[in-house]
Amino acid sequence: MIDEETARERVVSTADRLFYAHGVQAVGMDTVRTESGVSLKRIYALFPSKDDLVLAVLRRRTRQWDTGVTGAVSGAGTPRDRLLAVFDFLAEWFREDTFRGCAFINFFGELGGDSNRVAEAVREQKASFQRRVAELVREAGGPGHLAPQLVLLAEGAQTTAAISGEPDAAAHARAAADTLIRCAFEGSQEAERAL
Amino acid sequence: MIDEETARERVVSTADRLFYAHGVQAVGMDTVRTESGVSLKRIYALFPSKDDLVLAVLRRRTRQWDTGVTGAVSGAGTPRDRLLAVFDFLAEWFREDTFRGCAFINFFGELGGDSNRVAEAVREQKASFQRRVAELVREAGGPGHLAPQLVLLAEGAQTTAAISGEPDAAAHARAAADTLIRCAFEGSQEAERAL
DNA sequence: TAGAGTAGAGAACGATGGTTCTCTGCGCAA
DNA sequence: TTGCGCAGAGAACCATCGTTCTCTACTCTA
Repeated sequence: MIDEETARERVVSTADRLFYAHGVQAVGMDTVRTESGVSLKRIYALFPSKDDLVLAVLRRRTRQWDTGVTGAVSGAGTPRDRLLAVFDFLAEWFREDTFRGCAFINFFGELGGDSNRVAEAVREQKASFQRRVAELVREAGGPGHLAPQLVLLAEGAQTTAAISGEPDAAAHARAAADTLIRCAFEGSQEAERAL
Repeated sequence: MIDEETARERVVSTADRLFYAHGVQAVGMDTVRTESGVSLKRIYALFPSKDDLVLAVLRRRTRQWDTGVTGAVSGAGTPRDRLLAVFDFLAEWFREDTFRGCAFINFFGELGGDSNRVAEAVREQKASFQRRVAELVREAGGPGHLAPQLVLLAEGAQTTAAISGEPDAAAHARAAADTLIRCAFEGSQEAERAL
């Protein structure tokens, strides 16, 4: 018999793969059971309802996203490169052949209208990413309005890459981000000179 | 007995409202029937399957989007204002209290993994918007790389506004677009001077 | 070895899905 | 008026959903 943590991880990773590929409602719990190899009884002992499983998937994705961004950012040198590294991280992700957009956006569109728990989890993840980018902008000494603009580019790149199927949306977003960053710093330097 | 076109319009507009608010799979055909007042027999005579109804909803949204963009753009003066007008159009849309993101993105996330027809319809709408923006950029004399960047901002604004619930994503997108446009034109003027 | 307890497989259950069918009733031609 | 045809309401149908239950079999202790 397998360990509880192992069973939990198997169920969540299986559910993640299936929900992300086909949508949540298109995947039955029976399929999760078959593909994870964990019995329904065990699954329901770990996750009281499908909704809880969906939330567990979102929590897992949040952790993965955070460590991914951290890794990408930490590899970059200058503060401005650290901002651009976020878009390199996106580019890498978009090239995975299982890529099908941002799971948070997809789940929100499918379930957010009726499930407050899902909507709230998605909102929190997006807000957390926004805070992360704002912090990177602050560290680079950029103006406050830059962060939400860069976030829009990242979000747009995710949906565009998903729908078009072409990963070069990340390159467009990176180029646009580069322009915005450059202009923002010119602007703030001008502001400094004006003082 | 009501006209065929009237019945069709009633069914599609009802399905649009319900699918958009709750997601496609969360809404049964029986609810569409109840809320539209058109019998199931009639609905299935007009739309052979739920999938066809979903496609009809997408076609309707495509028409509305196109006329909306056309209206917004035609009200603006200079070619560069015409580009920015797209973001004013978004701002207006985001303030509607039924706003819940881009239906194409939502439907793609929910159904695009399994339904090629839906995925293709969404892809085509996004490609059409991209062509539209590219044409506006061309008319304004901007460089070719500007259009996909502006599109990313528009897409990002839609999902961000939907998830955060705050319509000011449109303002951020507009400001970023303004910066990108200004930089692009400075760049192309420099290029012209260099000739 | 005997027995208690637990895990797994999957049948069972009630609800609901998309889709079809039946039955009722109304309008209309002869 | 009579019979025909079609529209509408919703019951019916089968599959599948999320969830629970049962039964078998195995493990571990005394």
